[in-house]
Amino acid sequence: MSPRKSVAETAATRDRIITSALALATTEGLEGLTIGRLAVDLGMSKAGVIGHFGNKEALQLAVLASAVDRFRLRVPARAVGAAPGTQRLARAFDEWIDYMAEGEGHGGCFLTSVATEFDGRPGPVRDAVLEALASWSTYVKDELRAAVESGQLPKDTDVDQVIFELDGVILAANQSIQFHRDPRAPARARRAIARLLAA
Amino acid sequence: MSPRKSVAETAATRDRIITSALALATTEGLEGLTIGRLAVDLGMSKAGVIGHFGNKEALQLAVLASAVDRFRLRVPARAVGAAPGTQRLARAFDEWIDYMAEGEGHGGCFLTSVATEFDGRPGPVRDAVLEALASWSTYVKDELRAAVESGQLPKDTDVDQVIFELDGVILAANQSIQFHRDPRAPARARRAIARLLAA
DNA sequence: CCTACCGATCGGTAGG
DNA sequence: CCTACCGATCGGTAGG
Repeated sequence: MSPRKSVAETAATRDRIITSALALATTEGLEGLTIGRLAVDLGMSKAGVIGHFGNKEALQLAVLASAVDRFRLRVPARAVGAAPGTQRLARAFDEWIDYMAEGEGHGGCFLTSVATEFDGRPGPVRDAVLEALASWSTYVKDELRAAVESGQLPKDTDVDQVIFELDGVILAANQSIQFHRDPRAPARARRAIARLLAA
Repeated sequence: MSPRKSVAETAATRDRIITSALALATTEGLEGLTIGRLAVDLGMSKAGVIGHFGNKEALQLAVLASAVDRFRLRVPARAVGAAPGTQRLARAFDEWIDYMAEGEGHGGCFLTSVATEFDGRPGPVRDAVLEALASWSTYVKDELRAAVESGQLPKDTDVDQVIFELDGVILAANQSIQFHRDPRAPARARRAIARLLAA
């Protein structure tokens, strides 16, 4: 009377699907991701794949949530040891740049791609991207405020302007790495970040 | 014995198709663009639409070429009157920011989207995007060099670094406008550009 | 987790 | 520029 698969096995399969889907969505986009292609890649039936999620949109949301989790574990989590303010931010951006340079289609770049892909498509996926980006902005804003309060940055710093420009550097790094495959991109990004975080 | 359509009428139809395709590709992506949907939007048959181009990839390339043309007519062409160097660049970026802020899915933003969409898909479309971006970079580089030579910018200016950061500002503006619909984005972008072009 | 199937749509062609 | 059609694939469901 035991079930065909244990709870742990089911969760492992779900993880395998998400990992494969994330890789596929990195090249094809989250909308270009298809259940049939995913099933072939995994050696499963379409019904077996989609059964874990219900429908394509739920799968998209699960892939996105997984990418956000990986990003948080890789970037902000590694910066917790640094002192609040500019040091913690410098560390976080450094980690992000490493993360982008390292793999082909890991988390951070993926979020950027999905933001572009869904900027004209209202719905739950767009909302989830918006929430992830807002969460990152809040993180940066809190650290910038701490930097201003502790005197690391001038009192009259336009925090939102700095966030805007930091964001631009990340987007430029992403494009340089993903599209142009320019090996000098990480160094350029680090230089720009350093200047924005200098007093 | 006269043909069913004159050469001029055929060209006009082709233009209508491209305009409609550009609008569709702005929300759906250049790959998400479908001949069937386009035919419905235009009140034509699928064969009537695709007959003008041959196949979908040729249509994608035509849409891209059209977007690049519009961009050139709108941005660099309007800056020719300004003095070479920082003034011309300031004017060009100003026009670009206006262009982004103005419409929903006009040229400049479109190029950025397509660059993201095709960063993992080698082929003629990616090559065409690469060429368009390279052409813009060359334009900026020439003006920056002129600015350095004429003393508008310091002799030790790292021109490629400035290009990288200018690119970041445009990408941040694009994301702020297209995704976040933030009305403060143009002002933020102009401020960042002004700082990068100041001696 | 599978097989077998559904209606809809895909890109594209033949022929006029 | 149209009608009529092709094989392939889409997301998803029924039933086990």
